[in-house]
Amino acid sequence: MTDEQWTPPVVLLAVDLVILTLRESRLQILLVERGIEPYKGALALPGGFLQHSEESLIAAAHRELSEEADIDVATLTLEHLGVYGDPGRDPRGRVVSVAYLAIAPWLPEPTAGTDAANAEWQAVDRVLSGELELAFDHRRIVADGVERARVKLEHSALATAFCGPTFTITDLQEVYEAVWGIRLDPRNFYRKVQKTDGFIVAAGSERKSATGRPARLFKAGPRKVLYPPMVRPTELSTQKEQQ
Amino acid sequence: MTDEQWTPPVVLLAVDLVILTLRESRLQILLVERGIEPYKGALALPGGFLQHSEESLIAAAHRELSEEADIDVATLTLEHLGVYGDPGRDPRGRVVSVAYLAIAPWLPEPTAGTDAANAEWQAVDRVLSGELELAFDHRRIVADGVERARVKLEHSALATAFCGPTFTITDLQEVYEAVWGIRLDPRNFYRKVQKTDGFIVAAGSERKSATGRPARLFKAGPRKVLYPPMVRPTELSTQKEQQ
DNA sequence: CAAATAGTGTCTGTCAGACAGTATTGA
DNA sequence: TCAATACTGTCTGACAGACACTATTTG
Repeated sequence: MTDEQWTPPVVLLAVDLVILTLRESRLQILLVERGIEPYKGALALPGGFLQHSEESLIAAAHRELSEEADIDVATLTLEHLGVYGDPGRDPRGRVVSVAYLAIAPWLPEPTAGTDAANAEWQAVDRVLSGELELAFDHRRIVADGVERARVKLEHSALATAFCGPTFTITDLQEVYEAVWGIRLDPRNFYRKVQKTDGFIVAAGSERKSATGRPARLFKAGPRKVLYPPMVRPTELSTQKEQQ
Repeated sequence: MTDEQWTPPVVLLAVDLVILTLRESRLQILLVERGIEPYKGALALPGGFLQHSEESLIAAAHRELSEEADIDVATLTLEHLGVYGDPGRDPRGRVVSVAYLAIAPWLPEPTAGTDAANAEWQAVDRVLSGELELAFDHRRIVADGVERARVKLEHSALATAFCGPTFTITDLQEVYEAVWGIRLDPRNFYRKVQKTDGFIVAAGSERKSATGRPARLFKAGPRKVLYPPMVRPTELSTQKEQQ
């Protein structure tokens, strides 16, 4: 805190949303086509400025989500992801953006005739690889969000949030495979997930597949923090050194 | 984004700093006594407003750190901790605060005759227990920072940052015990830390204690991300008795 | 010698990876 | 019957917790 004569700098506060879902066994992200400058016509994360002084950050995030993507807010849990506030990241001035992450089992196609008409799902791979260009520093935000999701999958029951209300163990395995980007042994996965107490509970019925033995259905259990965690095999070979 | 006539709300952007260190085998945090209203005279985290529009958040954090605590910035690594921006958290208006976390091996007493004269170290326990009252929502920020430090201790070589340039394995164990708030078996800790490749390397000399066999000295190894991680014992990991 | 701290060896239970084998369906 | 998917049993190696034991110092 400095002296009384000093006046604070003008800062614009925005929220950006990383909305992930699983479609066609691939991790996908919700993007919008920008309708105004800067970066008009480019793809970007849903988001926007805080609307008024009394609006909380999370409320702004929820508002943008329903405005731009026509998504039922109640079904999603938004989690703080990070702050992106470097000077120069936005040509309109000093914009500090707070990013939120949400993960959902299933989300509808963008609805024509609404603000969300220009929203679309894209495979996360295409963003991370650079095949799709994003406005501002949004690619970096996406990368942070995906890494967060991968870590959360290990230590929380998040994976069930990607599934519907009931699911088979194979469904759940496909979530891990899609988010982690690797293949898992179905037999070992089956045992592991069954013995992680409170992770999933039997739903009592079965689902027939096109061919083969019907699979038992499960639903999400009460446990939100997994012990022991689901370990991501890629860590075994990771020799990265970073701070 | 809304129409062109709309003007963005005024938001004040601040940084707050959670500076942790180990003193007398206890986890301690740097606090300052506020010199101005609101909460004049109360204890608070070091921090303050962004000074001008072109100042980056991390630069503001570094500036506050040197102004308020007279700490050499180069020795510390600041890490983004979170954003605290609820309306009403500051009576002066809408203040959004970005919190940073730093962890240091050893830090000097606050220097008299500087801006840092009213800075002081306090045991984290006393803050978390509510014995010490903090201004604003700073107790919550401290809790988040301590939990972050505990998790980082598991997966990174952070613990060596709490020690001096060389240390014994018992020194390192005391770091884990202080931050995690639990006791560890010294024999198992010894083996575990030795076989985590790249975590610590022998420094070649020994340190005599008041009594007992001298201990070998080590220094931080090249590895920053630990595999396998140091696992924090959980109440859930208690050994099951025979059925 | 005792007391104290440093460091080693080893048993045991748990668990992940590998993979052979069994169960149940539709065609 | 076969093909496909769902599930079970079991071996093995790695590792954490427990703890007896040895090593080296001061007093």
